[in-house]
Amino acid sequence: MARPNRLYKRSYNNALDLFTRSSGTTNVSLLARELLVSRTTARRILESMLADNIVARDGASEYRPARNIVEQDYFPEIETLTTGEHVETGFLDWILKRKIGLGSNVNEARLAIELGISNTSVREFLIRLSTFGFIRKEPHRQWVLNGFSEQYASELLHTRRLFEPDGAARLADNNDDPVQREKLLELKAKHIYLLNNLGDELNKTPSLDSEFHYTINSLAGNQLIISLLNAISPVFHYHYHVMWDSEKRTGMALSALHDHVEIIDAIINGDRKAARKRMNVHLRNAMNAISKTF
Amino acid sequence: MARPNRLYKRSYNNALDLFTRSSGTTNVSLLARELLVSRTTARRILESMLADNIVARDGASEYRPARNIVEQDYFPEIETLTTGEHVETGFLDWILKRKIGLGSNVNEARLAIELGISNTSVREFLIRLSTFGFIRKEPHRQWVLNGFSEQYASELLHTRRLFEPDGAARLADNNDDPVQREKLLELKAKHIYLLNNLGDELNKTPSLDSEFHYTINSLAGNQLIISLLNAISPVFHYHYHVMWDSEKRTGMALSALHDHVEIIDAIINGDRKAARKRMNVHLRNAMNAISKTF
DNA sequence: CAAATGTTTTTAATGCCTAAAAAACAGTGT
DNA sequence: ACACTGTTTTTTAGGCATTAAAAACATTTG
Repeated sequence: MARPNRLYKRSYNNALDLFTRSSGTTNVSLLARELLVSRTTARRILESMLADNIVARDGASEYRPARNIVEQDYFPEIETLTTGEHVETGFLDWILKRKIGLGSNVNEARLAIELGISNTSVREFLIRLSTFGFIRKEPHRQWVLNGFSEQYASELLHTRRLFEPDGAARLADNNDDPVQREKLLELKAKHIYLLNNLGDELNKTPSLDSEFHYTINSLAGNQLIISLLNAISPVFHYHYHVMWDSEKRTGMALSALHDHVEIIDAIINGDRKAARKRMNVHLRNAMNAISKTF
Repeated sequence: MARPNRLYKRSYNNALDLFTRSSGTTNVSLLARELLVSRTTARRILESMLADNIVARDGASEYRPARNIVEQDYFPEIETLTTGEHVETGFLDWILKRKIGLGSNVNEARLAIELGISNTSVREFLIRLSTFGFIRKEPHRQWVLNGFSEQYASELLHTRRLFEPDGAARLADNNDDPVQREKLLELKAKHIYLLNNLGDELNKTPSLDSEFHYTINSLAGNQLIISLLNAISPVFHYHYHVMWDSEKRTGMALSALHDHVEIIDAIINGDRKAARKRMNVHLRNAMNAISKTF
């Protein structure tokens, strides 16, 4: 009937994490600041934790952890996703599972029911996807899954090659910035981890790929490219899943991740030339890979 | 309360136009085909026209015009716009009239009330605009008007310079295609007309500008650029109105329109080199003009 | 049998409403 | 003056309901 309290649930889980890590006391305002939510939400969290004996009151307005936190205290993750996140992953699973091919119709209401999300949210999502023609509709007619032509993919990669190598070079020049360095090291660590666990977690490659490019572009201030990549990211995921069989996928993931690590290293070492060049090569590889899928 | 019947009203008006032009008889199916709507809608139109004595029944299912059509028979145009069109123009007027500056908050509900449109529609529109950062929001927080940074504008124009001059050159190579030729001549005629009537119709420049670039890119198959331009078109209109005072505006319009005509001529004459070069210069001019507005 | 109409079913557009969450306001204690 | 809490008001998120319009189906008519 009404709006679900997803933020409350997600923040409740986050608060549990906080209490697990540190055992100091807190109060409503402090918690609100830590969780980046309003006091209204922070108060609800502390009140219900008090009822569940997770925290106890300490004087007038201080709260302290009262018992060990167990798995069951957490809300299930699915209840904490925004509808946006939910519909994005759900939609791709849906078209993949049902093998909805290019050119098929997509029914708003049915999709909403299957994903357990209201039709309004589904609609907003489809509208966003339609900006770039992945899906298209005429007024009063159904949505049609359009895919993404080779021409389109190549234009997109051309554009990226115009900006990203340059961005990487600029970051290399700026390699003494500590914030930037921190972020890049963190990013590199994620890559190393994934490379060591590629067998189990191959399917995390696309999102790490997005994260890599997002980070680079965001540090370099390439706003347009970020918008493009955001708008299109579900489409990439789609291509990744549909078009590539598992064997090729491993190979591509490996080489992409290695490219990323090399680029990060070049930036950290302040080698602008290498950074530019490796990014350029990386995008060219991507271009070749994609053009093979058409 | 419920969904408004805008399509019906628009189609009703279109049907009136049809009857004004030709006085033959028609029937539900034929009218549906002519208006590109379903028979359901066509039938509603003929039924209500019958009630208003605009048409009369001729035998079992033929309808013929029964009286002269007057101005009052038409539905007011505003009732025939889709909410999308309505909100797009309305929103820009709104921020311009109220002089909502960059960085101000935009209130969804209030905007909806002032435009006389439901909040859902307003939200969808804002989401679309936010794809490219014209307006931005954090979850659960207000919308903030972002405008459009210089960096962003320059990235956009860089991208266009990568594709549009090339597209123009390709069209020049293809200058014996009759369909293309036809379209370009039509486009040129519109430019000539506007150049001769710039005093009265200066404000038509932005939409002719859009049309010019849309036509070129569409003939050249530059899908990505078209998507970008579509997504951003309200932003351009905004800039045009806010940033330029009337005097400069005339100068800029003049030079832009002249550029366009030159490009069209080069294409029609099959002069690929000139087409490429002039498009390049045109976009460079645009870049300079825009960077002055920041 | 082709092309229309009439009827029924399905789907989309979009207004509206309610609870969640934020923001504003007002104290209160230190 | 500050940093907190409690309360009230405003705003957003998003589910839902209702009608417009399309599509499917069935029937009639020339």
